[in-house]
Amino acid sequence: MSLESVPPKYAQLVQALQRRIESGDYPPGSLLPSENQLINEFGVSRPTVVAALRVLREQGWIDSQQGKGRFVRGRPAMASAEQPRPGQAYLTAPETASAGEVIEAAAVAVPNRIAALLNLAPKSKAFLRRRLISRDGEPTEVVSVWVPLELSEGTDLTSAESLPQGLREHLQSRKGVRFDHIVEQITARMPATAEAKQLGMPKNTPLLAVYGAVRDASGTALAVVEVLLPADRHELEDAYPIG
Amino acid sequence: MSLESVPPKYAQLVQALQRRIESGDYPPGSLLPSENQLINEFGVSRPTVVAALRVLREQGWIDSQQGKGRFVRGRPAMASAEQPRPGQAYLTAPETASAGEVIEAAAVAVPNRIAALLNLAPKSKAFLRRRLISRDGEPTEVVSVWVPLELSEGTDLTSAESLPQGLREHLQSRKGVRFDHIVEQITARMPATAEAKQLGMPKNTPLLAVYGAVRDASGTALAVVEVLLPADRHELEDAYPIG
DNA sequence: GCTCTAACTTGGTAAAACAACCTGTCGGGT
DNA sequence: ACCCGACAGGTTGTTTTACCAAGTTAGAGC
Repeated sequence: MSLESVPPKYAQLVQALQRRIESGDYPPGSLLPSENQLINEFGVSRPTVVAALRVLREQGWIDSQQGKGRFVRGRPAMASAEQPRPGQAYLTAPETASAGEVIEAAAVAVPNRIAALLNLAPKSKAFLRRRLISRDGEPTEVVSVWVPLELSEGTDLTSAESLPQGLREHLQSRKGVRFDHIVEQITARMPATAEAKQLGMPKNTPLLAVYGAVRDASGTALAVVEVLLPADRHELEDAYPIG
Repeated sequence: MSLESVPPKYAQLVQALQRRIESGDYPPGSLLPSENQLINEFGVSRPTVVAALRVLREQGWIDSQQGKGRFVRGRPAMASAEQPRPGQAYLTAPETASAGEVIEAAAVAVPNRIAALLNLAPKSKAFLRRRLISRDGEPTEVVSVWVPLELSEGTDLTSAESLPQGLREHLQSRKGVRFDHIVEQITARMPATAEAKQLGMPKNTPLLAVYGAVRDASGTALAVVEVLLPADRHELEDAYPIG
C-alpha cells in the first residue's frame, strides 16, 4: 500500500504558489492570477483554490481586495523570525542545552509579584529553581522558575543536576498539564549588591527583568519564569506583524 | 436603504458559539454539538458550519479530532490580551488620542542605533518628531518617531500640532507605503539629566527604552519609533501562545 | 470474550449560483 | 470638446447541495 499519504490538493497549491512568490515569479506588488486562471492551470475546483488562497492570506503572503484581485506581499518576514521569545527557551529546551549551574532549588516564600502571577496568597510558598547561566565562561543571566508546590511534587525539580528534559515536557508527562500561552511582563530596576556580584556587572547599570507567567488554556497559572539580564550587555529583540 | 450590513452567516455562528462557551453553556472539556446538529439547529449548510468552526479552531476556542468531535477549550486567554504592543499604538492611533505636546519636529542627525534600524549611513539626517505624553496631568513617556527624509516630504509631520490622523494612515495615503511588521528592541539605561527632568523622575531609577522599526513586506525600514518609560512607573506586558 | 461491522464523527473535493465590488467603455448631455 | 452617468464584464465573498475518504465508537454476532 502507498504509505506516502499525499497532502491535500489545497495544501499542494499553497506550496506551489509560495515557491513562485519566493522565486520571484510572482514579484511583490504584482497581481496574482485570478481564481479562474488558477482553476484552469491546476485543474482543481474553485473551493480548493479559495481554500489555498485563504491560507496564504492568513499567513500574510498575499492581500485580497474584492473586485480587484489578490496582491503579492512577498514572503512574510515573520515566518523566518519565529525564534523563541526571551523566556520561552528556558521552558522548552532542556537545561543541559545552556551552560550554567543550579544555585537554588527549594520551597521558599514567594515575592509579591510572583504570588500575583501564580494566583497565590502573599507570603505563601512555592518551589523555586534558580540557575546562573554562563556564556563563554562569563555569568550572563539569572533564570528562576517558580512552580506551585502541588505541581512540583513528584518531579525532578529538586535535583541539583541540570535536567536533561525541558520543563515543559517534564511537567506535561509527570503531571499531565498543558502549556498554552505566556503572559510576559518586562521591567527594569537597579541590581541588588548580591545580584551585581553574581553577574559580574557594574552596580550602576540597570537590570532588565522579564517575567513570563505560563498558563494553560483556561488561564490557570502553571509556572513563572524570571530572567534577569544586565542591560548593558543584553537586549530583547522581537518581531511581529502589524494588525 | 438599509445601511446596516448584516454580518455573514458563518460570522454570526462564530459569535453565537462564543457566547455559549463564555456563558458556560458549553463548558471547557465538553463535546461541541456535531456538524449535523448545528446544521439542523441553525438552519445553515455544512460548509457554513465548517467555516465557523474553522475560525473557532484557529482562534483557539476549540480543538477538533477527526472521528471523535470538537472539544471546547474555553475562551482563549489571548483574545482579550490583544491590546496593541508598546510602540504600536503610537503608529496607528491619531496623536490626538493621547494627551501630550510636540517638543521637537525637525530634520536632525540620527543616533547610531536609529541609523542602523533605518539602514542609513551613520550621522546622516532623518526627520524626528518627538512628543511628551502626559497622563493625569503628569508627564509619563517620551515618544519619538524617526522617518527617512524622502518619506517625510509632503507630509504634515512638520506641524507642531497633534496630527488628527494616525502616522500609519498618514504615510499610507500620502506616500503609498504599507506598514507590514515591526522589529522591536527593548533595553534599559540610566536617564540623562535632561530626560529625568522632562519626565519628572528620580535620576537613579532606570529608563525602559523600546525601539520599534516599522518595515514593509519586503523588509525596507519605513520609520522607527522610540518609547522611553520610567521603569518605576511603567512595565511592558504582553501575551503570546506557546508554539 | 472476541471480532467485525454499522453508524457516527470530521476532513476534503466538486459544481453551481448569487452578491458585492472595481474598472473600464460607451453613450448622452452640457 | 469635455464631463458625467449607465452599463458590461471582470474580480472576490458567501452560501448551498452533493459525494467520498478517514478516523472513532459501540453494538451485533460469533
